[in-house]
Amino acid sequence: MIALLRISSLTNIFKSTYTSSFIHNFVPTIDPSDSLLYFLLLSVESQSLKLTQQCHAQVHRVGLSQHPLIAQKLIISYSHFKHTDDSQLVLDTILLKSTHLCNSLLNGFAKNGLFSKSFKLFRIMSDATSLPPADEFTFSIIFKAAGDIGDVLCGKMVHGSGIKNGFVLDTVVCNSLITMYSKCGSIDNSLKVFDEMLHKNVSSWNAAILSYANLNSDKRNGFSDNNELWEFVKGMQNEGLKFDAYTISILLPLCGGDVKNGNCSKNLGYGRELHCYIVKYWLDLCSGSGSDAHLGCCLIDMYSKSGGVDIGRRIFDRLKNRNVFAWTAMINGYVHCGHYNEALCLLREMQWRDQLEPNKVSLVSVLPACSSFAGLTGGKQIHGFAIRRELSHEVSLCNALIDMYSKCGSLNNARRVFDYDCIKKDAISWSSMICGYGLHGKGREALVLFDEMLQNGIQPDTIMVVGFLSACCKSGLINEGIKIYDYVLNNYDIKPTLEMCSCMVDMLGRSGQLDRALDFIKSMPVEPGPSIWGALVSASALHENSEMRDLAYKFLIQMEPENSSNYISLSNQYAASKQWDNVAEVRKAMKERGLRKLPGCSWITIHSVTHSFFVADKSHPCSGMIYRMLNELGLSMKLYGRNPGSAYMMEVLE
DNA sequence: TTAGGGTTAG
Repeated sequence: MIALLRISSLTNIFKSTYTSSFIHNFVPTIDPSDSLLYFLLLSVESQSLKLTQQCHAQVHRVGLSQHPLIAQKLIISYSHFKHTDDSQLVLDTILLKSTHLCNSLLNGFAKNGLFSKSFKLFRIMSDATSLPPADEFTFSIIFKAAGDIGDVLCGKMVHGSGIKNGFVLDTVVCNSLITMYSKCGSIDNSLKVFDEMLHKNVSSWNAAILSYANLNSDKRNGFSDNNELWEFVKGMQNEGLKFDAYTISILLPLCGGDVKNGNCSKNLGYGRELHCYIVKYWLDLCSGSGSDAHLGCCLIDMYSKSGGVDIGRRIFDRLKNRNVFAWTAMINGYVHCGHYNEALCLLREMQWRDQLEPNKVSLVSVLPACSSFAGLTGGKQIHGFAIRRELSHEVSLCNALIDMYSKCGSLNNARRVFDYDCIKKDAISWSSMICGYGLHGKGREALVLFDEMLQNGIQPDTIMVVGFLSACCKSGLINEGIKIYDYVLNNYDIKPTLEMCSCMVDMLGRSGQLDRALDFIKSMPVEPGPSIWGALVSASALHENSEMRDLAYKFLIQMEPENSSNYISLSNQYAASKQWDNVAEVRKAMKERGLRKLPGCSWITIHSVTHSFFVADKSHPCSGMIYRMLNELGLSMKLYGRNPGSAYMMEVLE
C-alpha cells in the first residue's frame, strides 16, 4: 500500500512537469523501454534526480514496472542520488526478484555507506528463502563493504561464507578479497589469498602490490631500502603481464621523496623507469583510464616531492586534459618546494585559463603559501573564497585555516575557526589549535585544550604532544609538561620521538635544570640527534654553564661536522668570554674543513613589498632607524633582566 | 551487476 501511494505521488510529479518537456514527445516514437533506459542513463549523466523520478512515474504509467532491466537502472539511478529508500521501493515492487537486482540494491547501500543495510540484505540473500541466493557478484560487493568498514573479523566471516558457497575461485571475487584484507590491515591474509589464486590477472597483481606497499612502508616517506616490493613487482612482468595505468598509479607515489624534510627518495630511479614506461605506452595507458591527467598527477607529485618541481611543471604543461586534480597537484608541488608565489599564481590561473573551480584540496594545498609568503591578507582571501563556495565547514580546510591563522599571528581567528567553523573536529583540528598555542607560547591555553581534547576521547599522537610540550616550554610550565609527557607515554600507544625528547631537554634546560636535562638525554630511548644537543647548547649558554655548553658543543659538532653554524656560535661564545685562544682554535678547525658561514638572512613583507636583511646589512634605506630600534630593544631586554646575548648582538650591530 | 589508482591539513 505504501509503495502504491509513493508511486502515485511520483506519477503526479511526472504529470506536473512532463507535458511540455522533450521527453514526452520522444517516448512514443520508439520502444518505451528503450527510451526509458536512455533517459535513466541521461538522468545520472546530467545529475538530474527529477528526471529519474519522472522516468519512474512513466514506468508505471506504461506498465513496465516488472521490466528487469528498467528496474535495475532505476535502483542504480536512485542509489546514485543517495535515495536508497526509493531503490528499495523499486525492488519491493518486483514480483520475481533476481539475484542481479538484489546485487544492485546491495551495491547501492554499500556505495552510500549504509553498511548495516548491506549486511542485512546479504544475510537474507544468504538464507535464500525470501530472496534469491547470493552469487559471485554479491560476494565482490560484500567483500568491498567489509573492507570499507575495516573490521577484519567481519571480513573473515564473509570470507568463510564465500568459501562455503564456492565463490572464492572467481578472479574478481578474489581481487576484492585481497583488497578487503589489505584495508583491514591484515596484509598476511591478503597476500595469502593472492598466493592461492588460480587465475591471476593484472588487477590481482595491482591489489597485491598495493597490499605489499602497505606492508612495507609509509607511502608519504618513500620506501625503505629493501627491494622486496620491487622484486615482487618484477614477478608480475615475469608472468608476462603488462603494467596498466592502475599499476603505475600505485607505484609512482612510492617513488617520491620528501624534499621538504630534506629526504630524496631512494626509489626515484624506479620512478624514472616508470616515467619511461608511461612515455612508451602512453596511448594504451591513457585509453584505459580515459584521461592523461590521472597519471600526470602522479608524475607531478613524484617529481615535486623529489625536488624536481620543474620537471613536474613540464609534465603539467603538456597535459591535454588538465582537471582540478592536475592543477591541485601542481599547486601542491610548488608549495612543497617552497615556490609559494607560483602556487598562488596557479590558483588564479586555473580559474581563468581552464575555467576550473578550486576544490577543498586546492585551497588546503595553497594555504601554507599564505603562512609563509602571502601573509594574513592572502589567507583571509582564501578563507573568504571558501565561505562563498560553502566549503568553510570542511574539516581538512578548517584545520589548514587554523594552522594558517596561527602562523600568520592571528590566534583569535584560528580559535574562531576552531570553535565555530570546525563543526566535526578530528584529531588534527585539536592538534592544529594546540600547536598554534604552542607557537605563541600560550601554555595555559594549550593545557586547557589538551585536557578538553582527552575528555572528548581524542587519542593524542606524537605531533600534538610535541606542540603541547613546545607550548609548555615557551611558557615555563615545566612540571605540567613533564606530567603530560609521562602521562601520554604510560596511557597511550605513544613512543618517545626525537622531537618529543628535544622539547623535554629544551624545557628542562630553559628552566635551569641542566643536570636533569643531561640525565634525561642519557636515559632517553632514542639516539640523541643534533636537535637534542642544540637544545642543551642554548640552555647552557642561557644559564652561563660553560662546562655543560662545551660538552653539548662537542657532541653537536661530532654529529654535524660540516655545519658551519655550530662552529660560528661556539666561536662567538668563546669571544663573549674573551677566550681568544679557543676562538682561534675553532676558526682553524673551520678553515681546515673548508667551511664558510653563509650569511643569515631574514625578511619581512610590508604592503606587498618584501624587505630582506643579511647579518650586519646596512644597505636598506632605513638602516639607521632600524639599528637604532635594535639598540633600544637590546637595552629594554637588559632592563627586564634578559640578556640578548652579547656575542649575537655584536654580530648584528657590527 | 562485482574488485583496484589521482591532489590535502597538525
